[in-house]
Amino acid sequence: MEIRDLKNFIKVVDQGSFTKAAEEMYVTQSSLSKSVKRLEIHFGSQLIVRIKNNLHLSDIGKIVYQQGREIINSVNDLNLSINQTKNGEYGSILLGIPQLIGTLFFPKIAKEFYESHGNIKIELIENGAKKLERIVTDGKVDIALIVKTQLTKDNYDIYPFIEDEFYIFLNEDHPLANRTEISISELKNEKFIIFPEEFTLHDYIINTCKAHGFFPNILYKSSQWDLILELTASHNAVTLLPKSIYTKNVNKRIKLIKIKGKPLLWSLVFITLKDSYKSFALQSFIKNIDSFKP
Amino acid sequence: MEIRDLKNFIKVVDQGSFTKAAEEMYVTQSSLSKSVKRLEIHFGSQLIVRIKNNLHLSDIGKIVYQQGREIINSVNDLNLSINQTKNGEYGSILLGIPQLIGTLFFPKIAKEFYESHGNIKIELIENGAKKLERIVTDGKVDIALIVKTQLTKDNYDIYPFIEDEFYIFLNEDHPLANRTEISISELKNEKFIIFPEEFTLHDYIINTCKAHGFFPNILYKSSQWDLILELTASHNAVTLLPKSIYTKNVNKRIKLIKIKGKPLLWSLVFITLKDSYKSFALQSFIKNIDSFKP
DNA sequence: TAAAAATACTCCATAGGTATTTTAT
DNA sequence: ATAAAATACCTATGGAGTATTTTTA
Repeated sequence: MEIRDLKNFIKVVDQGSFTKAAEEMYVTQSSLSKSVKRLEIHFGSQLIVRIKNNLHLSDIGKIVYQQGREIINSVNDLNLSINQTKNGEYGSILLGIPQLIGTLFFPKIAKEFYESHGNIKIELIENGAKKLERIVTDGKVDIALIVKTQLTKDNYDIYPFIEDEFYIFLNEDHPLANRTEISISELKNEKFIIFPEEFTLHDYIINTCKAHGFFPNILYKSSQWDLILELTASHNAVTLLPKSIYTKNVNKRIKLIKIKGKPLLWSLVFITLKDSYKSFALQSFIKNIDSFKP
Repeated sequence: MEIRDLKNFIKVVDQGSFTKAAEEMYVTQSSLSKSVKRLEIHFGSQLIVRIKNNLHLSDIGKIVYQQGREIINSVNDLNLSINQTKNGEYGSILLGIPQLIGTLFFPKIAKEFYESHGNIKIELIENGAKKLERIVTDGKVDIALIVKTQLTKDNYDIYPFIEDEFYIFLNEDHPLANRTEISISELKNEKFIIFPEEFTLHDYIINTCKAHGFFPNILYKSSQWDLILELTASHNAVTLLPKSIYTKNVNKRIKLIKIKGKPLLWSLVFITLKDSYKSFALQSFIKNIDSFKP
């Protein structure tokens, strides 16, 4: 059975006339006539009974009309739901974010997106960069925020988010605190506070130091960037962190100083699986990435 | 949108496989593939997402699947309702019956039909023969029980019900009570109890008498056949009534005597408008007319 | 390599349009 | 005579099948 035939039949009944219904449905009267006849054959019974010059419904016709209206309503509801979803009025997104980044940027992302798309639910999945990359590949997460250089494969659609730069963070009492620029190699004898091994930033800092000819002297490891800063301040140590963390920092004794030479870039990007289906909620999210920037 | 496509899509999702679904739907896998694609084009969005080797639903796909199931259920309900109606399990009939006949035969008709078709409602419309014929013609009543000779037109389908004969009813004390046959002309000087003018039987009896050369001496008129019989008994009068009324009579003093010569036939038939649509309930009724006979 | 899904291609059914006929007032 | 519905006829779309290719495990 073709839904269009049902709609046509109902319109004919409502109008009490094939000709009038034909106008409203933008088809010819002939087409409507056949549409109804098709339904009559389909249901194996006359639906419309012509007595005198007006149309009546047969017993079967009454049933088809009444229950047919219900069906058409359901079909309309379906189309409505689809349009709402397409317009970004409803939906949900599985967003993967590393712990560090989550605390830094997710509040803003959530707030901005909620204000424009209040009925799209964002489910947060916090995980390390490697696992995030894997679950994006598996389609278990729709989109993930990740440091671009940490990507191991290239089958992703990449949406740039934040282009940041590592700075040297240290206490205002630190001997190097008045410098405008410090080169990495000058940190050779400093005490470092860094993230634990499971964080990609851990390896990143160590490798950076190695590239400058020394292995950093690590005093403490912490998975909380604010604790890292506190430790840095209280122990007159140093740490390397993205510049944007400074805006969140509440410790007034901390200063940040530019790295001399080639800057260490920290490029945060959203990734989705390349060529994968993107839900309309996800499309809305992607369109709004710019507004999530700090 | 074609309902079949929706059914196919749902089957594919339920089976998690085009090939398996194709077997269950008795179509080729190719056909199912195109069926789903058709829906995807119709709704303007991918419905099924292939990640790894199993099928997932897209956001739109989920909506179409869930609400589509509802639609299919409604369609199935519709088909069920139609089949129940076709099987005579549900329905209603507008039955026209003259007052006199109603009291005589309707109880049996209603009882018999109820026993075999308990969910078909019979709505009774009591009226005179002329009006009954008219509302059958107008389609305001599905079927009517009527005396065949009273029909004025011939555009009816006629279903014979009872072939009865007029007898002379009189008191056992009446001088003619011991006769086996009485000719109409012998009633010339008798007192008659008959139906009032608005009943076709009124004219019928008068015309019969006229045809035998006299105008009947009418003592009383009553619209109740049992009252007619009581009056006939208590006033030593006579009346002409269909023989079958005798079986309903409780007055033991009443006798009925055959009419000499050509019998006066009383042929009750059901009529429907010729070539009109007959509801399935009506068809069931017509099929069962034989069982309604006394 | 094997199984599943998608696609190319063909055929035929049929939906819808135009024009005409039938029907009813 | 007029208006509405049904039908005859035509065309073109497109649905289903077969066979083949593509994809993925």
